[in-house]
This record gives sequence, C-alpha cells and structure tokens, in this order.
Amino acid sequence: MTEKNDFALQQFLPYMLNQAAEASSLGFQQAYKERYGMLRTEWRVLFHLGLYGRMRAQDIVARASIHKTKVSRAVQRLEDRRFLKRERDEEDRRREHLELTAAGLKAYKDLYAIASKYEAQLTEGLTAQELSELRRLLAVLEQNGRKRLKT
Amino acid sequence: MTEKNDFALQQFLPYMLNQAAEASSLGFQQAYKERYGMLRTEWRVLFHLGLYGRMRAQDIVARASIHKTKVSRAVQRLEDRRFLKRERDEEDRRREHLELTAAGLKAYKDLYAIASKYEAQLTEGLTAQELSELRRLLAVLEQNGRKRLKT
DNA sequence: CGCTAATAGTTGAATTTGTAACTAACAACG
DNA sequence: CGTTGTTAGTTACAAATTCAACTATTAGCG
Repeated sequence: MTEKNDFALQQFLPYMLNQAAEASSLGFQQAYKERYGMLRTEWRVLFHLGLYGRMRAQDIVARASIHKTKVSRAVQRLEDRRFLKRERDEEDRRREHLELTAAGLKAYKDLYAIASKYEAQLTEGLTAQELSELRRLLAVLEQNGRKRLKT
Repeated sequence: MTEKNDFALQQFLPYMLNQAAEASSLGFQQAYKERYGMLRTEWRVLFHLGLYGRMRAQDIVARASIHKTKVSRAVQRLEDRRFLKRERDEEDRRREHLELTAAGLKAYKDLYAIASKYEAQLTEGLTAQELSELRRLLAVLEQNGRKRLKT
C-alpha cells in the first residue's frame, strides 16, 4: 500500500502544523477554560483588547483572521461576563468600540502571566536562535497559505 | 493598555502555530472538501490507510492522537461512501480491520498528488535546511505540548 | 433627494465536535 | 465458571462552528 515514500503524512506540513498547534494549545486551553470558562476565540479577543486597547470587532477580524460571527459571539459572551464594554460610534452608528472593563483587564493580566510562563515551558530546550527561526518560518508559511494557492 | 511588550500575541507560539496551521490548511482543505466532500478527520483516516495499509481504528487513534469518537465517525462516513471496508477480527471480535476499497485508494492517490504539489507551493522560498529545521522544531513543540505542562 | 450598493455586526439553522455514557467482547482471578 | 475490570468502538446529547440570510446604517452617484 505504501507507495512513493518521499511523502509521509507525518511530514506533510499542514498536518504537522495542526498536530503541533493542537498539542501546544492543550495546556493553555486548560487555563482559560477552567479559570474563566472561556473559549478559544474569547481569550483571543480578550488578548487583542488587552494588548492593543480599544478597538472594533472588525479590527480583530482583520488582525486575527477570525470570522466575524465568531468574533461577534465571543464579544457577546465577554460582555455577558462583564469583561468588556461596547460603545456605539456616533460618527458611524454601524460601528462599536470595544474596551476591557476592570474585570476584563484583570482576567487578561492573569492569563497573560500564565501564557508567558506556559510559553517558556513549551519552548524548553530550544535556543533563542531556534525560536526566532521558528517564528520566522511560521510566518512564511502563514503568508504562503493565505495567498490562496491553486491545488 | 499595551504593557510589557516582551510578549506579543503574534509571538505567542500556540497562537502562531494555530494561525499558520489554519492558513496553511486552507488550500488543501478546499481540495478534499470540494472534490470529495470530506472533513479533516476523514482525509486523515484516508491517508493513514492509504500510506500504511490495513489497520484498526485504534491504531489511527494512537498514531494521530485523534479522539476515538472522531475516528469512529470518519470511518463511518468513509464507509458510507464506499471508500473503505471493515472486517471484524475473528480472534477478538471487538476489533475491526479497516482497508481502503478501490475507490478509496483512487481518492487517496488523487489527494496524495494534490497534497504533494500543495506542499511544494506552500514551502516555496524555503531551503531544504530550513524545512528540516522547521519540522524538527515543530516536533519538539508537539512533544513538549503533549507532556501535560502545568500552567 | 432617491436608488443601489457596500459595510458592521447579528441571528437562525444545519453541521461538526466534545463529553460522557453506553454496548459488546474479552481478560483475570477468585 | 462467575464476578469484576478493561478494551474497542458507538451513540446520545450538549456545545461550538459554519454558512447564509438578515437588520441597520452609511456611501456613491445619477
């Protein structure tokens, strides 16, 4: 059955990336899930607001390439838990500005510290050079992936 | 709002990995989705059987770290489409052996060729050294992620 | 203005996934 | 053998995601 073995599943990058992404998210997922009952999109929105401050849903959509319905629902849930507040833009009433509340900022800082520590454990054994090389290569792949390749 | 900027979201590895994984899967996903109406777990199961031949669901679970309910459902769907057949193990009647049908093998070969070509496009601009380094680093991260780190 | 198109964000329904409980078959050990 | 535990795989139900359609508002342009 095994034919040309220049290609193995374990070497196929979309596969490897997914495995690595899934495995490396497990630990952090546990933190935001157990401590705050958050979903993946929710911590991401929280972090966007925590790191970059007040912005609109659309900004998050663009920056993170998350679909707008996911962002919409994440924002809703974060608002329900009083982690963020919305403010309608009076210049253009379609828009709304998002901002963390004190509670949201607190949660963000807590998770930030955890993420920081978690990242360190995750990369244990790798040198600074390896890490920056890794980040560079990942960015290239993401880039290449997004410019819609023909299959 | 932006505080210590030693940590940026775009540099957080679980985040980066996820972004890269998602982006780099887009093109291939389009292929298996449009051509065969498959889901992610389904092409994976198909590839496992195509590359390594007859095996049990449990083998796929172990090899790919996919949850058994996902495998169970993927196998069911692949069987419905006549891409694989099951055979009960008469030594131990709890087990069943999975094998691709001719149609399944054909689909596998087709997707294999696409994956191969797609991978090449995805990695355009990277040297062989960079690629093998990338693969090595991804494997390390996956390893580190799976040994349940404390958060 | 008044019509058509575009943008921001939401919602509902269908699909997919996750969790836990389940069935069936075998193993181990008294 | 018979009770208890384990393993393979499935299923039911809840939760999350996707996709398309929707509302509301603004923009463009005759």
